Amino acid sequence: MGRHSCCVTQKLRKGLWSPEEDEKLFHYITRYGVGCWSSVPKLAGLQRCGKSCRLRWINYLRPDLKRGMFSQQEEELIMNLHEVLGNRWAQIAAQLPGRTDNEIKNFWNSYLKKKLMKQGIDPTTHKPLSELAVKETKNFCTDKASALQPTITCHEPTFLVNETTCYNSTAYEYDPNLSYFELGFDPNVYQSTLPNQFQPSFRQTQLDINSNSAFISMPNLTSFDFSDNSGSSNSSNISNYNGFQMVENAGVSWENENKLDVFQFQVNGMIKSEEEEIIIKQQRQQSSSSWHEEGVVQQLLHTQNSVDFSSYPLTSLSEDLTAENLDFYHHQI
DNA sequence: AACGCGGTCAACCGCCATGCC
DNA sequence: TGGCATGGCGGTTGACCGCGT
Repeated sequence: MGRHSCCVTQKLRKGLWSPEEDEKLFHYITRYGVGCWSSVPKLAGLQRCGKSCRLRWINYLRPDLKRGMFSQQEEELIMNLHEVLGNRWAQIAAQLPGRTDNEIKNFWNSYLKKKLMKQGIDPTTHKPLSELAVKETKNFCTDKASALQPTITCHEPTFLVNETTCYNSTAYEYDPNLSYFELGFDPNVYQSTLPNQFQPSFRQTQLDINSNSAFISMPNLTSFDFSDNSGSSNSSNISNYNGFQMVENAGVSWENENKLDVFQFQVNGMIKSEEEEIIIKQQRQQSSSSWHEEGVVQQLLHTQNSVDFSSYPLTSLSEDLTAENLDFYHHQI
């Protein structure tokens, strides 16, 4: 097997993706889904090969990516899985929702591998290294390198999703006229640390892909349909508090790549049945310590500010997150 | 301030597997 | 059944960045 024909084709762009290209790809995939990757660039108006588009979507654009630092649990899981599976990154990634094989591979090579070597463990066999090897390893791994927890930069898609139509059935729709650049966002550091004048306006919505949650400023809508045409997914509503809405733990499973399935969907104040509520409360009590870490509630983007719920008492989040409380939190910022 | 070095990560390369004709 | 197109995967590369000198 030689190269793919798409790679041989002349005049195709290579290298880093521009925000405009991201917009085009995101727009196309969310609207039409993934059929044949080789036809995607042509239909989406991109001067890229299909393979490049696929990679860009999988590793960067798809909305269910977790991003950010790996948690201790994830780190341990990767270690354990690697011991069993070796460098089968795709299989390892399958056990870590929201993480890509590329991301895990990079994390392994840049951090975990060195950490194991420093501990005198052969990263390939996960067996103790010989004394000589340990000595060599210690010489190889400087204190600086091995003690380093990798700093992971969150590169976010450099465009915004139009809230009125995103998550619309099989696809999102987005407004290509809105971009972080136009809004004053540095796409590399766009998080809520930006000055107020550079925060998005009220009507703009951010897909919070740092977590499995989406917080959506949307004063006019009262419900949200997450279902796709396959009929296999759930449909849910969004709660509405004082002019903004939030979806909690709304994640998107892309197992079939072009299907938009919502998993573990919960909505504050709109839990459908008492039974569900009990189950959810039990789950929260069991995992309250990792609640935030799992990305369930990380960020609320509203008006011109964001709320970090990491300081909010998590176990009582469901009960206490009333409109009044949210109002209170907004007044705090 | 300029330079070099090392680390990180997005993207590419090349191979393999699979499905279709 | 063989050839081709395509998707998937792991290894590798190179641009970029931060830090130290």
